[in-house]
Amino acid sequence: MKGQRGGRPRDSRVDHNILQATRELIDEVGYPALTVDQVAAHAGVGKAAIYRRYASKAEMAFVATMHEQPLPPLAGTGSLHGDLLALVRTFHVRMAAPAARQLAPALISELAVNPELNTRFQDTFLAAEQAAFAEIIEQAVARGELAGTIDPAMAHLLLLGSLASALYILNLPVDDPMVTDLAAAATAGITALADRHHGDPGEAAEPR
Amino acid sequence: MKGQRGGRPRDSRVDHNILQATRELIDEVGYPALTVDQVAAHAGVGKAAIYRRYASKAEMAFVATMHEQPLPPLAGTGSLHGDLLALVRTFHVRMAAPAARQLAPALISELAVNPELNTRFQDTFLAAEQAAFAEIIEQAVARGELAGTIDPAMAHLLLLGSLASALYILNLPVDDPMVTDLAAAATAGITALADRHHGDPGEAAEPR
Amino acid sequence: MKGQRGGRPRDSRVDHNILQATRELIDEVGYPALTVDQVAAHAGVGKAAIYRRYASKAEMAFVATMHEQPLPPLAGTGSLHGDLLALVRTFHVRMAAPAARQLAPALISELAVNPELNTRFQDTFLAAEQAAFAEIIEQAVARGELAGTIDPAMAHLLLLGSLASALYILNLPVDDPMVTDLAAAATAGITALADRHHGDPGEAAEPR
Amino acid sequence: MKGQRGGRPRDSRVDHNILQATRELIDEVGYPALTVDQVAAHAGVGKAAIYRRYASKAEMAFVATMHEQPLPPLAGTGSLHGDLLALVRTFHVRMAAPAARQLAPALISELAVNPELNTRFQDTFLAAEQAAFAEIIEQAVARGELAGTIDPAMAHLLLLGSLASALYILNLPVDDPMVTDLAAAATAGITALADRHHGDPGEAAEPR
DNA sequence: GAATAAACGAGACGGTACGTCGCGTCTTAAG
DNA sequence: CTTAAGACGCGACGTACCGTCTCGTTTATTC
Repeated sequence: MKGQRGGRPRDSRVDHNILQATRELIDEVGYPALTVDQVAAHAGVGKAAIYRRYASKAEMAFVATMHEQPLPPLAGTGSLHGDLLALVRTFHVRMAAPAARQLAPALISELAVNPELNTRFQDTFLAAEQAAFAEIIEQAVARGELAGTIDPAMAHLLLLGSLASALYILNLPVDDPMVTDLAAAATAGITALADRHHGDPGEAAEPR
Repeated sequence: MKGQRGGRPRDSRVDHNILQATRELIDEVGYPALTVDQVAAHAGVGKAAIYRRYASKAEMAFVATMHEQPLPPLAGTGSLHGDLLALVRTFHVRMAAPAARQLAPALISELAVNPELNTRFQDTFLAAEQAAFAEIIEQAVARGELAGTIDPAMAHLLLLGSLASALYILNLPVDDPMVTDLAAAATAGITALADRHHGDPGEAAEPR
Repeated sequence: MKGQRGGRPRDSRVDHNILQATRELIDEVGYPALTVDQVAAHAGVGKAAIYRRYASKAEMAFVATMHEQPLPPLAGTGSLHGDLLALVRTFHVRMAAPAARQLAPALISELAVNPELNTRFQDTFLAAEQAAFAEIIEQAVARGELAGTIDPAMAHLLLLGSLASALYILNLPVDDPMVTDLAAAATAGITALADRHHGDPGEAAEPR
Repeated sequence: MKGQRGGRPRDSRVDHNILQATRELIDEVGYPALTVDQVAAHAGVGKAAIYRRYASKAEMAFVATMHEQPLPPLAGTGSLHGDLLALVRTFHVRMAAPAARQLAPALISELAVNPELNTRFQDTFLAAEQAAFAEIIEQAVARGELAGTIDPAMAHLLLLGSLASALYILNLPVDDPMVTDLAAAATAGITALADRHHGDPGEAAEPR
């Protein structure tokens, strides 16, 4: 390994202080007004210590706010719709928090421009979310609720993609009835796709 | 009127050159690397001429790339699913174009921060899109395909929100089969919500 | 010329404020502790306005403190020694001032590294000083005090080079008796060189 | 002794490597562009090993390039002028070397700011130089060439101060004829001052 | 036609954050 | 206690871009 032969090791207090200061300042002033100098000063840390760890302000903020926030355990309500509703409610609380609403749009523009950060986002945050969908779908298949399986990424997209668009692109207020509707629509959509991929040829899904 | 008492009128060649240069430069270097000075130089125009027309770089880029691109006429395929599929295919072509993929993430972060631009975005671009959904839903209700009506904004969100997330947040490649799946899922979701709001208790076709 | 076709002209108040602020801050904190941000803030000016005018902090300080400070008229005492003594006393006052003692060493290290600045220094400041020596020598020759002429640059070096070394390299205190000695020695040296270049072969200047 | 109570003794190869690397790098990139990290890497040494020996980058460079270069034995030509000429020629070779021309200006600015280094410079390097002048003057007095004695520091200043100014402040090329002139002028100046301090009224060696 | 008034190209302006760099110090593990 | 490696706090640097502001000039409309 490279990091261990000689040399002063990274000080974990510095790691912690940087992330803590980042979180506090995002809460106080919002992401766009966040400056690296501010973070350094508030954390009692030099700017070099920050840039030694993160390639940009955006990566720092991403790690501070989104990375390794463990998902809560799944509800296990016994039905696909119940599971999805519980899941989307959990995410809604998280995604609609003021800090997230400020950070997400900026992060989105950064992901488009910063491949390393995008990879990191895909591999950690997103993968954890999709794993939750995979488990819910698996259970529904086992229960016989779904005729076939379905790509968890598609399920994730149908439910949380719509929610993310509403929150971060359209900047709409999202209340609980709306979340409920999203869960219902996603359940129907997932069911339809599971039927379809199972062999049903009806492209146009014509009734009857 | 304000624009009419004396003075030299705006030069329409300037309008055109600004927008043209903006489009070309976004294609070349992407929105984030776009600078107003660059646009001015490339258009053979002073910066003041730009700021006389647009309040910010983001508004300029928005107008140059998204505004007043008239929606094509609806397909009128005779079924809800057919109409939605035609619509999402049209949008997919537009939204997945390189210029759009570069601009959209930056625009998203700007909308979150710039209320005037957000209002403008909602009132023009978004309203036109939702009107298309309203018409499709209306026709489906008239045909008896839908048990009740449904908020066009929700329909828009289910179909295009998912697509936008895939393209602009997750930066995924999106191919036609995926678009087809999205249309199928949205059709099912819209149908379920229409049933639900009409009074029918069968949420996700739950037994009992 | 380039500076006049179109464009907002440089604001002379900005020029003045920058130089004024530079002078004040050098007096307050000394040159080494001077920062460009300080100057910008104190002058009510953006940093870009400074860097548009000067390539570096050192050039700014040079222009602010040394450039175009007109030489006082020559004394015209009627003798070479008297003229040189008057001249060196004038320079001593100027060169031993605290601001000069702080700036000069830093400027010296900058001149060695910055050819543009060196050229500017040679052509303006130094040339004016040497012109004064040229005139004094010319008058001495006219009076018959000197057997031949002598390069003013050499005369300048003999008198002010020694003084500059004492002040800026050796950091010695220099009092008036010492200045007087320098003038006496320079007078003798100039006289000897004038004899020598006039044809006298006595390399070793052996007495009589 | 302090260096003797237990522990690992200093490695003399480290001393040598540091100074050697410093000299090589100054030759390559010049003093201002020299960094301590560079020296450490090039010498295969930690930065701490450098700062345990020298208080600053400037002191390190000073020791590496100027310190303990023993003066060559004096020429003993039998005349004041001959001795001074031999001396200045020796110094000229040394002072005009590329490494010296690069280091000196930076050292000058450091001496002005760093009293410890200045003291060290005065007590070692400068004192040795002035001792040489003292001996030359003493011999000249003994030979009867000088009417009285003269402060060796003043003699040093007249000859080498001028030379240093030419080389390090004015950045002039200095050739042998110019060195010869400096020696002649210094001889005349020293002679005049010796007369003057001896009681002779002839200020500028007024013609007898 | 002369006067008015706004738009024009050019580019300087204040402000602000960025990311880099170097210094001199400190902290490891190894010897 | 010294070593090599390298992280640390600090703080200045020079760059970049934004959106505004002045110039002197051009171009319609209104008297």
